[in-house]
Amino acid sequence: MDKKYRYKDVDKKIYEMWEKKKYFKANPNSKKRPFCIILPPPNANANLHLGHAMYVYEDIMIRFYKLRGFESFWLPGADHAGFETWYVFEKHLKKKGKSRFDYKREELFKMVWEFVMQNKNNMEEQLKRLGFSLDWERKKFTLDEDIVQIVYKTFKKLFDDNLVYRGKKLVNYCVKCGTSFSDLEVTYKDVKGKLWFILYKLENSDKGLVVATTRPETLFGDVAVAVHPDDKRYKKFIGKKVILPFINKKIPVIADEMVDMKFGTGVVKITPAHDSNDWLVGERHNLPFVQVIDFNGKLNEHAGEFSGLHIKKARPLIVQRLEDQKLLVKVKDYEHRVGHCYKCGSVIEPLPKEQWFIKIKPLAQKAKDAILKDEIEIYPHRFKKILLDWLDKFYDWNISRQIVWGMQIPAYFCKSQKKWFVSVNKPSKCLVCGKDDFVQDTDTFDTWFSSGQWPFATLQALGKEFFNFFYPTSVMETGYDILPWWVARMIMFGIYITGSVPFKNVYLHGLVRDSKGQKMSKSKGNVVNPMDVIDKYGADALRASLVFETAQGGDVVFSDNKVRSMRNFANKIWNIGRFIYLQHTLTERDSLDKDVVNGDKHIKDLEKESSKFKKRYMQLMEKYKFGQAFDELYEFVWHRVADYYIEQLKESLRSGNIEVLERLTNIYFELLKMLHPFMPFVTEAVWMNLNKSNKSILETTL
RNA sequence: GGCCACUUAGCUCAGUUGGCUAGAGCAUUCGGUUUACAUCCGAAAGGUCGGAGGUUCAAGUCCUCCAGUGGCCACCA
Repeated sequence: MDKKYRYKDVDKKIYEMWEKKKYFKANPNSKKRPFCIILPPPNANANLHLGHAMYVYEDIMIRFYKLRGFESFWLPGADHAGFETWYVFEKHLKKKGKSRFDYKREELFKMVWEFVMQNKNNMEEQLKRLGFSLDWERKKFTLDEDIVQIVYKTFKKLFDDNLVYRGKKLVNYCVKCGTSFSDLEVTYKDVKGKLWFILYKLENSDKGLVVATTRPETLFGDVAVAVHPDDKRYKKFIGKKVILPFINKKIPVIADEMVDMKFGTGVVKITPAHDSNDWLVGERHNLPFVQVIDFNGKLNEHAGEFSGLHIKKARPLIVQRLEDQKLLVKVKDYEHRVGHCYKCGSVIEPLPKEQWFIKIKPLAQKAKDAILKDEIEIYPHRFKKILLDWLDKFYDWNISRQIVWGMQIPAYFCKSQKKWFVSVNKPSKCLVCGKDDFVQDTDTFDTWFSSGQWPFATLQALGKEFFNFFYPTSVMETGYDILPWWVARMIMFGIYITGSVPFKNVYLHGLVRDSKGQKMSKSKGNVVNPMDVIDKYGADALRASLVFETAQGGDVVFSDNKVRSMRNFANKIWNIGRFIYLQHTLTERDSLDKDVVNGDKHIKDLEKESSKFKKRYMQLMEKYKFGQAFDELYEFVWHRVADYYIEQLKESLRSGNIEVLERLTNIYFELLKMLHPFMPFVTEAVWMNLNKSNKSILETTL
């Protein structure tokens, strides 16, 4: 055995050996108890980052339960990541001086497909370098035909059950990205803006009502002004009409309780087409809605002389003209929160658009019931409440996206009857009128609509025996940041389609931060490429550094220093093995009386302490306290076993006490098994060196 | 504004249903060693357990209040 562990020479060979011997290949007909994790499918549009390396927690569980005699199954996959990928792809197009408008839909789709396949292969190789014991023969991609079929079936069922509907509502629209989003994709930011006080004159009068607004450019879409019914200042104006500046349109003064008498002037302009609160007021008062901003962010024909102007340019002009006409009464600095596109950062426009919406409430209720009945355990426990809060806050979910990349929605419009129908397979004739005068919706699904079905979709796609044996899966392990996007939706869809929760446990890991506790981001320049770390210190060191000194679900403090000390630990493990190995090869021994050096006593103490420690380790592992289990393992292996016991036993070993050596070897094997989930390569390497049977550590049990 | 979590040694964390002088690793300082060891080993130092009050024979641990940190959500023209 070498003096040190040469990971660069052996890790790859070890992984290939594991794969060749099919240790990661799950058997759905096994007599063992199942243990299944579905890998959160990484986006197939970029290389892995440290966040992906956090899936090491899944590998720890998969390997641990495998050693415990379970039939472990870790299913790999990749996500087409609809809009995320689309965004990256459009940037690439832009670099080449092209845009999406230069291609036909089919061409675009094909181009993205090729782009994604390349990245997907790359990503899979990287997951292997991390040592992840994924069952590659069972990998799935969200755009695999069988997966798409299952997702389409879900949509059809939702449609038939009246849980999805086509509706024209205000949607979150990003005019730059050219698509609508769900409520979750909008991030609110504090914006320093202005509050403009504008005079709306009464009919045949120079006097009028002053409205306060942050968005003067929407005034063309005003259909009323509202005051509070109890507001004494304005009671007499209710029912009268005021005149919109520029276009001289008469709109009524109405009374509505949503108006806050204390805010601004107590008079609100009502623009149902561009504000969600106003939309509600419009519905209550049966007002028309007038869209004045189009999907390119420009004012349309309702804006009179300003039509065709982008709203950003129009606003100052409009304010100026109001001032000219002495209709601008006052301007006040005002800080408020404005929704922005989570991806490009543009201001999100609420625009009226016909889209597909899922009625969330009935689905969310069942998810809540399941969680309250503890059908799903969540680690750390504090996220249980957060998840329940989320389920309460979900409103109808807009799943239509105006992009090409993704699953085209299997909804068709009958032109003659003006009616929508849904069909899983492309229909040859209209299911409404029987003719062929129909078109498919050009929109695609929100990515989360398909990934929300991932646990049952993958297992169903693999076949009945997989679904029956492994569903519900054992653990869903993912970052806490996608709790509402993904976890909540998987629970809802899982219950809706299969009647059962999709997983029995949820383990949420934290964020990887740098040594100063800062989030890693490109702009801060503190991003670490996991592959570089592996090159430098080995995969085991990287893996261990993401677990060591980390509380359950806590953020990981990542530093070069920590990886280095984990590399040293790997070497320590190796060298204990080397020491034992050398003792076994020792041919000449002194003939010291073993009783003189207390070998028997020390080895007995060590055995006692080891079995006590193993119990402790098991408890921690079963309670999902992986960081702590590893911390204590580190301390025990290094500072108790190596520093203390082996030092005590040295004389006895040198004297030729074979029994002590055998007993020490057995204890070391136990330690290797406990270490293996965390540091699979070095433990396997040393195991193969020491174990004469030449069998993998994966063939043993813990 | 609402909700949640956290606050124990310089750093990262343990501390089980309240019970003997509060623990570990890393970092620090000192000493030793060339050993199985990309060095390693030993020792030391380091905490009024965020603050205040309460329950109790006994509180880092339970309760109340306060402060600070972090997170999530909402939001009003």
